[in-house]
Amino acid sequence: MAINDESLKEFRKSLRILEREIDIELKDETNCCGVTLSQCHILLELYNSSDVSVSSLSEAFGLDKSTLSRTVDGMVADGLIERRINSDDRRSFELILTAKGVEKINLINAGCNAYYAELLKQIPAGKHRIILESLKLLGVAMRRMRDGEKKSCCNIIK
Amino acid sequence: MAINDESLKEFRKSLRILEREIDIELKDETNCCGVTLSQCHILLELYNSSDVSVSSLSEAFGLDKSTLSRTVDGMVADGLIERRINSDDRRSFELILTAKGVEKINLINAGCNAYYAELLKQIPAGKHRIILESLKLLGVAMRRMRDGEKKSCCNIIK
DNA sequence: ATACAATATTTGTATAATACAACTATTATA
DNA sequence: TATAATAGTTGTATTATACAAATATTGTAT
Repeated sequence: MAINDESLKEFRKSLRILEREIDIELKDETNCCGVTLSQCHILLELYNSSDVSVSSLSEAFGLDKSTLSRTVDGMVADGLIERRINSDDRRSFELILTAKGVEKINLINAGCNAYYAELLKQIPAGKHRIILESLKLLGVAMRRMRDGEKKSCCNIIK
Repeated sequence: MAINDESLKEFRKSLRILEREIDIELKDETNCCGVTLSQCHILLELYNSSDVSVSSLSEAFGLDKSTLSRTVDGMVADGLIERRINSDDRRSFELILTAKGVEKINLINAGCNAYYAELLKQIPAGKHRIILESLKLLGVAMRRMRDGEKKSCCNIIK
C-alpha cells in the first residue's frame, strides 16, 4: 500500500474515532467509580508500572508536572494514593496505591475487562491477533517518534 | 486466541498507550496552529463530516451540549466557524468553516499528514493494511457498543 | 570542595474544559 | 390544542491545564 493522502486521511480518521471511543468508555467506567478521568489514568499507571512519580506521569501523559502534582494532591486527600519519600533521591516521591486505591482500580479493571471482553466477542476471533499486533506497532512507533522529536514545535512541516 | 484476563490486560494497555500518543501528537500539532485541542477536534469534525451541529458534536465526542456550545462560541469569536441557521428546523444551527477556519484545518491536516506519513515509514509496509483494518474494526465495534448501551451506568459489571 | 547546572516537586496565577441544572425557542405528538 | 421532545444557551461550580517562579536535592566541572 503506497502512502497517499487519501489512505492517510482514512487512517487518521479511524485513529481519531478510536481515540474518542476509548476516552468515552473510560469516562463512563470512571464515573461509576467516583473518580475523575485524570485520576483514573493515574490509577491505571500505578497498577501497570512500578516506580511511578510525578515526573514519570508527566512524561507518560505529556502533561505538565504541575498538573500532575495537583491531581496527585487530590488523590492523596481522597486516600487513594500516598507519597512515599524516595531514600535514594530525596527530591522525588514514589507514588503508591493505598488499600482504597487498590480497591478502586480493581473495580475499574473489572468494569473495563467486562466491557472489552464483550467488545471482542463482537469481533471475529480470527482478527484478535492482528488487532493486538496493530495497536502495539502503532503505540511503539508513536512513542519512538516522540522520543526522537525533542526538537522544536512544528519541526515536521517546516 | 481465547479471551483471558492476561490478554485483555495486554490489549487494554496497548489501547491506552496508543490513545495517549494520539492525544499528545494532536496537542503538539494544534499548539503550533494557535488553536486549542478542543477547537481542533471540532475543526476536524467539520472537515470530515457534513451537517455538523452542537448536538452532533455532543454525540460524537460524548461531551455535554453546553460544553460544545461554549467552545463553538469561542471559535465563532475567533472567526473560525459560523453558525448558519437551519431553515428546516429553526432550533438548530449548522456549523460551517469560514475561510480562516479552512486555512487552519488545512494547516493542521498538513502537519498531521506529514507526521503520520513519517510514522508509517517506520512500520513495515506489509503491516499497514492490517493496522488500518484493526483500527476500523475496533472503532466500529466500540461505537456500536455505545449505541447499544443507552441503558444505565455500570450496566456491565452489575 | 565549592560553585554552577540540572532535576523533582510545589505554588501562584490565569485560562480552558467540563458538567449539571434551569431556561428559551421550536418542533413533534397525542 | 396541550404536552412532550428536541436544540441550543446561560448560570454556576469544579476540574484540568500551562507557564513561571520558588524550594530542595543531586550531579558536575573546575
